[in-house]
Amino acid sequence: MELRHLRYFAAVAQALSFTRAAASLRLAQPSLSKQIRNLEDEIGVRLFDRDRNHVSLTDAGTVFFDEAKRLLDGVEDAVKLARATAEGKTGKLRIAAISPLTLSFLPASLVHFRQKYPDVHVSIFERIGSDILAGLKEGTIDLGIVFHPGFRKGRRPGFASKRLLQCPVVAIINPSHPLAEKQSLSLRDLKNETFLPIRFTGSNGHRDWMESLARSVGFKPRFGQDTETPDGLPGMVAAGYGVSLVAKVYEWPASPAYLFRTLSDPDLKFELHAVWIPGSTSIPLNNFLEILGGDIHALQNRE
Amino acid sequence: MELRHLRYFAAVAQALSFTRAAASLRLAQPSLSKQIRNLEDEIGVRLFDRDRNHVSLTDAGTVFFDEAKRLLDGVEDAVKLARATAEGKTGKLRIAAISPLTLSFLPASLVHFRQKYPDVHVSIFERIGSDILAGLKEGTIDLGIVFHPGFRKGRRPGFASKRLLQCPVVAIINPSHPLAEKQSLSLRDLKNETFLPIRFTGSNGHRDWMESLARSVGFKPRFGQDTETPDGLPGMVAAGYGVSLVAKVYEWPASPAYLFRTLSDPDLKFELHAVWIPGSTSIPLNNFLEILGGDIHALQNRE
DNA sequence: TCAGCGTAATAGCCTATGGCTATCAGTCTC
DNA sequence: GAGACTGATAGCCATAGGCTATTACGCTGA
Repeated sequence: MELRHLRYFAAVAQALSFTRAAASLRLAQPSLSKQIRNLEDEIGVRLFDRDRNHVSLTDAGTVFFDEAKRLLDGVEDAVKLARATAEGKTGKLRIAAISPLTLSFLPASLVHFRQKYPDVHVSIFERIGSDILAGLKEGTIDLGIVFHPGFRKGRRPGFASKRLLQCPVVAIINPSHPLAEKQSLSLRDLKNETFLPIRFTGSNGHRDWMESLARSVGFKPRFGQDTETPDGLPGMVAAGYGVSLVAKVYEWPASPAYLFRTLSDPDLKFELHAVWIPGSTSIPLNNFLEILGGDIHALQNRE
Repeated sequence: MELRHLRYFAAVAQALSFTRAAASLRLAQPSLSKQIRNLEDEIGVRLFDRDRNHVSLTDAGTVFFDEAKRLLDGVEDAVKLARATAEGKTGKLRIAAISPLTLSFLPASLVHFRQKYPDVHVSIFERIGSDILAGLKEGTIDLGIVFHPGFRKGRRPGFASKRLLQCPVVAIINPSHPLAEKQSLSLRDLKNETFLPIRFTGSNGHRDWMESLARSVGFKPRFGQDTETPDGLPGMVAAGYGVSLVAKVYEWPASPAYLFRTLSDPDLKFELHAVWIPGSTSIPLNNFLEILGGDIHALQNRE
């Protein structure tokens, strides 16, 4: 059996006439009769009652007509779906970020993407850095957002990346703290301080980031109370619980209750990178990267 | 596009190899390659990534594979359904009875039918006699159960019928009623009595039947209170509300509280007929009639 | 490193079959 | 009863689906 049989059958069942159905199919009537007969022979069921001058569906023909219509529609839908998927108009895009906070740099691109590809299902996960790279490799993630890709220096093969953002790191300190007097502040100067992490939606991203920064200049930081929301952080500092580090782009409005000091360490930068597998066949990913490329200039201006 | 394309595509997607898929399809590999290429050209979408030595599905191919499997299964199901319908193993049988009570003669046949054709959906309606005949004509009913088909004498054309049952009519009367003394009771003797109809599930069938019996011997009966269930009737008679008529097969167990008297009118019979359109193409109907034919002897023995 | 196997693609032939025209055999209508 | 419908039948033709032979390229292993 072929779709042709279903198409022809449906046309006859619709028109209840071989002649008219043949005309609508742009087919000669005998060809149609033959195909219908072949179909009936193959499934072993009479689908039409044809008394010399009139055609009607048998019971079996009636149920088969319903099925045939559904199947023919299904074929059309399948083709449409495949085409939409090929154009990236449908499908899925799985983004994993090292911290929900870093997503604050993506909304513009996500909005652009959603406007252009409204039927692509975008899901966002939070993972630690190594899990993101592993997820990319095993194909469970399409795009990762990480602080400093491990391959920055060694250019780890098998990944592609694009720097979304680079900006200085600033410390938030209490104005009454002795360090507030210092003109130039380096990270090592904070070596004996208590660091306050943001624990946004349960993520340890901020804490891990501060720890890796501290380790890069040779000390292991002591951590204090965490805050649930980013906006709680200045208050904690003002209350004297400790200091904290954030990217300069996160700076809160100035206030007498806390101070921002850009750290003087020359190599200390907050960086945000998009990572993916180069040559990935995911069309939504490639479409997203294209949009991201256009948006990056705007992001860079926030440095 | 033809089903062939879907079948071939599914085979390749399954095997992820043109060679093996071709083997499983008992087809030469180049033929398969050509068909897949035709399919891709027609829908305008690359379904496979083939680097020289390995085959994998594209995103579009993956979604199309899902659809293709569903469609191919659907085709099989459609054929099975059509075959089952043609054999009467599925489909529907719509029975309309003049009163729910009359169905008490059908259960045996219905049970036999259900055992043999468990997937046929049997629906039972209640209609007045003329509506049953009209329903049969317009094809909304497959089989009718009526008291005395209007065509009994004239042999109304366009209908076929079979007598399911013929039995005497009995009156239920109160033992203290003067008529209880009479040796032989005819329907006309009850001309001035109050008749108690059963109004089972809201049906007027019993009342209509008594009225037509009375009219056939020349009087218009007066009706009294109705009872909701058949079993309420003897109690009503015992309480002196009136008399009633039932088929002899309905006789309740004997009791000092009420009397059964077979009416002496020679032509007065309770009859139950099955009616249908001869030559109907409904396979379930024909199967049911066949079963009914076998069961009728058992029914006749109840006269 | 290169031979050998295994992959899919290409080229070109052949025939099975889907489609055609011409015709027939009935029905219904006027 | 003539004519205009209907669908079925017969038989021809050409498209295209299938075949074999071959090519082009990777991977594997001695």
